[in-house]
Amino acid sequence: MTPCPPKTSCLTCRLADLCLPFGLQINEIETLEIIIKNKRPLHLGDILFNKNEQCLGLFAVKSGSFRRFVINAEGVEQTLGFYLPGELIGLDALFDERFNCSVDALETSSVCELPLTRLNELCAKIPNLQYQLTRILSKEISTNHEQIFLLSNNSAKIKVATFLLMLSKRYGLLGYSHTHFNLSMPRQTIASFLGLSNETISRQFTALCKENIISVNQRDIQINDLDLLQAIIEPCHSH
Amino acid sequence: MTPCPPKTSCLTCRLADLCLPFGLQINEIETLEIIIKNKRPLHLGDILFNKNEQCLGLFAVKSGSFRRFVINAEGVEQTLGFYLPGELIGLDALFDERFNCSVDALETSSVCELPLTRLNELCAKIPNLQYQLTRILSKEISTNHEQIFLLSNNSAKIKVATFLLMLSKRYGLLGYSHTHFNLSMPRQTIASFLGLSNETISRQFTALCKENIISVNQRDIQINDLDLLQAIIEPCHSH
DNA sequence: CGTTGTTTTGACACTAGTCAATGGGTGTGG
DNA sequence: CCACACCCATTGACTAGTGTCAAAACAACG
Repeated sequence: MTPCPPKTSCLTCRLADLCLPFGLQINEIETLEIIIKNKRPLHLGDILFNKNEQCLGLFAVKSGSFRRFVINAEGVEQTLGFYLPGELIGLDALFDERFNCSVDALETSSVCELPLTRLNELCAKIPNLQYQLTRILSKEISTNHEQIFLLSNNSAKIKVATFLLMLSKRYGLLGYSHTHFNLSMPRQTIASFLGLSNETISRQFTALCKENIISVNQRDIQINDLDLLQAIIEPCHSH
Repeated sequence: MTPCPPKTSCLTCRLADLCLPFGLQINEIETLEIIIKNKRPLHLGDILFNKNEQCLGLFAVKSGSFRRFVINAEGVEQTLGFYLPGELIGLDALFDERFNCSVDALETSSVCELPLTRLNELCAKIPNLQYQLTRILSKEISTNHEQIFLLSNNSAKIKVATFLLMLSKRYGLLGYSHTHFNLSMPRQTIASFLGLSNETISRQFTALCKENIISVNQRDIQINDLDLLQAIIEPCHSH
């Protein structure tokens, strides 16, 4: 069995500026990290929580990646979003303290758990923490609006290009290469996320390769021409 | 010119329980309503704010209805959501105090404005208010997730049925009939919202009429069989 | 080295989009 | 009060883009 990981420290965590501690004083961060519960690492397919479970806390992604999904009446999984390191999971459950979606791990991953009651106590004491939580909630709404825009009215080509650019940007913010990364999910999951079939994802990847815009080797993605990729989504860009 | 409307009172507003005052003590509501600025009523097509404008405050819908949208590089409007009475507009702008979408009125409508600086001051003083704002933010994320689910993977028929059921539910919560209501937007706007063409909306309405599930007369919608409408979306329902 | 799951490719079907014409409702001006 | 114009909604004919199904290629794993 995996031993319980060592106690997390937000002070030394390189994700701190993307996560809840952003904007906090050192002594405030020290108070915050007291309430963080470490969880054993999860592996591919492990469920972090299921839809309709009671929400006892939020989760911050420490490493790896997660997938938000629901299962419909016919047993088909519908992927609704992805979580990368530094992002908070469970924000939609603060309303009634019940999870509205299921979340599982796309690879070996770890999270910090923030128990809700203690987080609420702390927010009352540390205005900066409350402020940062509000900002993160608002940012999540803004990100959702972008996703709604993407799904609303676009061709498969634009959806796939936007998906790649979204990952490029998010990996870039994490300090990784924004032109070379590994997909942590199968085609089927990308397809479900974009409202397409996995065959369409495959065909779009092939088409982008033939135009020399990207190179694909299984889950390994190399973006050869970021500008051309950007140009694909240009006509749908809002102002 | 329309005279400035009389000072709003949250204490007598029948929407208070759907809106920010929910869960507050009477004296807290009295403090809240001091900061509310009334705005002149807006009419069909009037812009509440434009994308990229600085966000100086949130808006609560008092009457009528609004539409969230963006305009793409080709000048085409993309509708992203609707706001009915009791709902808060601008929640996605708390992050960087800049609006990410434009909002206009679908009919003669009015809003209460909540200036951001004064709202923040008040949240710091009234924990219940902060708590309610957090709940509303979380609820908005949850609603967004439902919309993402709807757009992801569904047929025109399911989308249209879901749209009607969504309106039915929201009007019901407002105390109006949930089987008989007027659409405040043209087919084109519904189409854009659902990621369909206006012709498809028309055809789906016609099909539902032929099955006697609804009756449509211009913007007047009568739901004759709520169960059958619900049955249409059943196979895509998540659990 | 065989088994299994994933990805790719091809053939075909079907849903929804586009374009165009028609119909109906509303408002304005003669 | 009627005629006209305009906008919105509906309907039909056709098309294009994706989905579906099936088979083959490929990679990962035990």
